Amino acid sequence: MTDAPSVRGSGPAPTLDDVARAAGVSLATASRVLNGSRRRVAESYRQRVEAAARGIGYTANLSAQATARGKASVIALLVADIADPYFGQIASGVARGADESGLVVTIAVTEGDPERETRLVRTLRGLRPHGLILAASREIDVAARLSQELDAFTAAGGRVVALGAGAGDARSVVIDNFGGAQALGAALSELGYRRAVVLAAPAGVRSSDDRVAGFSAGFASAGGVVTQIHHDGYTRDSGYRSMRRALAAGLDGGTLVFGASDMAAVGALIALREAGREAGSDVAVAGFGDTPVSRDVTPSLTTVHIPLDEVGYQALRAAVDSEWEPDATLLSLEVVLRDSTPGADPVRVGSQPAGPA
Amino acid sequence: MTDAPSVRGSGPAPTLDDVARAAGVSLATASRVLNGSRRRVAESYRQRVEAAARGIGYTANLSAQATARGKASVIALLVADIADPYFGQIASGVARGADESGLVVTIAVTEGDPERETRLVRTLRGLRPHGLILAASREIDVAARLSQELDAFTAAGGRVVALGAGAGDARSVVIDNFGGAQALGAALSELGYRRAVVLAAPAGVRSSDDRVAGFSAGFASAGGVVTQIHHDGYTRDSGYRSMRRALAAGLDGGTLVFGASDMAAVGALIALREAGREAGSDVAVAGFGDTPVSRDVTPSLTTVHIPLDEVGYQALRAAVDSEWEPDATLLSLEVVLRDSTPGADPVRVGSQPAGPA
DNA sequence: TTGTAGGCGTTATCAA
DNA sequence: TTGATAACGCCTACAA
Repeated sequence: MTDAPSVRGSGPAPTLDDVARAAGVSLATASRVLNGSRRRVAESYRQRVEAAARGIGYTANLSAQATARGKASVIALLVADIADPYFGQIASGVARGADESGLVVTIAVTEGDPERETRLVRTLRGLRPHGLILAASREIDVAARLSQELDAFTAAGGRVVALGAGAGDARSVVIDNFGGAQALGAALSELGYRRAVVLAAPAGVRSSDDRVAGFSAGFASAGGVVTQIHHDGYTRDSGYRSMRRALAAGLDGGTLVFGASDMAAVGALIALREAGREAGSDVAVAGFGDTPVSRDVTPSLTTVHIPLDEVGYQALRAAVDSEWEPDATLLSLEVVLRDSTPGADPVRVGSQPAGPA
Repeated sequence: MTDAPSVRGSGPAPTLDDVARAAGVSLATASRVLNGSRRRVAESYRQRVEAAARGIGYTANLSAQATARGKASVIALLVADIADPYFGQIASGVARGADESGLVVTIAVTEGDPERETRLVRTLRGLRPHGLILAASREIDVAARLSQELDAFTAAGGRVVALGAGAGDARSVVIDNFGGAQALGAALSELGYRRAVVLAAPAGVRSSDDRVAGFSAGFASAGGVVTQIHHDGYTRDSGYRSMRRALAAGLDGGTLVFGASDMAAVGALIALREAGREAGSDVAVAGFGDTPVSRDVTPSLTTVHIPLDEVGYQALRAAVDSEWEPDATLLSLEVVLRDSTPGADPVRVGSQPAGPA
């Protein structure tokens, strides 16, 4: 009776052994009711154990569980920059899914540095996590040394999920940039726009190329035509620069400006305002991404919503589910019509081709 | 020779035992060179072990280390919403500091639900992390059941860091809302503004009260006077509403509008534009927070920069450092002058009272 | 300096 | 159904 665990919250964390002793059962039994799989313990024992656990404030030692099981209840998430809402939203979806599955999320920040990324994967691998979700960059690129680490991880029974495009035998979750842009183009041409200028990232940037191609296709569907394409970047500054060039090249009233990213569209907004052109009436503007700024800007920006939260959630499912359908992971996007492209009341249009209407 | 670990990346993760065998040394020696504290191993052995480890692709099993040591190399971070850039920036600072200290960051999302928060702390406690950083809400409020968990954690040797205000014996990192707002008020009154309208959150919200008081004090320092205070909220909608009320009450040209949050200031901007008042010339506007939107809006917003990344970093330090100076944790803020308050070139002014100038 | 062996908190196998 | 007991992978006195 001397070394019985005392009141809750006094000394070192109580162990399963403490619980077993307090409940007057064996370690094994305590383990079974508290963590073990299916119920195979007499109800009376079960209750005694649960009461004891509650009484002394027992919390399972996850590390010990992990060593014993050979696998930790952890999902490792690699992002380039967690302060960036882009990755933040993804992380949010991952966290939501992880919680559902009783997993804990461990996060590492690569800062866009491949060396660092490799080192971090190495470290995270040490956690023996269930899965490893790579969201380290917006444009996928798996270096050789990194893929070695990843192979080692999968070989050891871990699961790798890559966002954006598959890397080796990794599962992946991708966004339908083409389809989303296509839906946007179609919606706007149906709104009556006939000429468009596109502000894109440099050719070769996969997502940008897809968006440009999708938009062009959709815009053409109802008779629209793209008159200029400027390749510069996804940032506000690049959008600003491209817009200036477009203005210099001559821009008719009623033209639509499509920025392949929201920030580029915001830059265009600024350049237009400086040039004395009225965005939203004289010239229409649309972006891509539906980032928070698209709501805050004046006029509010028509754009394409990317369900980043869902991307994260699906990534987690891909990391956890044993059966997994690759089809479900081409996430469709949604058009969001706002004030910057007048012509109809604000609405949301599905990313499926809008059909005749 | 039959069960020697083969080439890298084939089977289950290699163990320290594998390394020791491959290097022809004892488990203990391998442990010492790979993980153990200070160098006490012969150079030749050290090299053999390191070569072997590299050769078979060994990665320390963090869980096993944690069970053996009784403490995991983990920092647990609790946030309300990781998709919110506010928490994202904090998380970023935490991650940076953690990496410096060889720690891994495990994150949990409370969604602002106290029940959930308590449950998550319980789970995270099971990791036996070095420290637990609570950034679960913007306004601190530690419920009873939660604080019980926290006490248990500290009793077991963990360290709790609360952001915003101390909870029990927890260390804490706080932001100098008063000082930052004071510096802003002083800078703007020195720019020549004489009348100000304040758009604040409801009285009782600590940060808002501090900002209002600080601003009033600073603004008065050079002869400015606050003519109206509207209490509503931190959101854009509340800022919009408050601004409408202020306009209805009558607003002289040359007046300064201080939104106690950037979003409130953005709402004010919109209300002003709708009312045909020219923000940035007829009426000046300032916000608080220096969130990304403050740059993207037109005119760009004068505001007070909150170093959230630094908040996270300091929180990590508080969780890790054994000696710790409470003084260092009142983080000072920085005034950022932009186009919405014309009168000088854009500059940054330190948060220290500006002194005679 | 190196190795042996016991222990960390759990899980899981196998008798009882 | 229960309870000893051997792993799990690593750390660390203690001994050599």
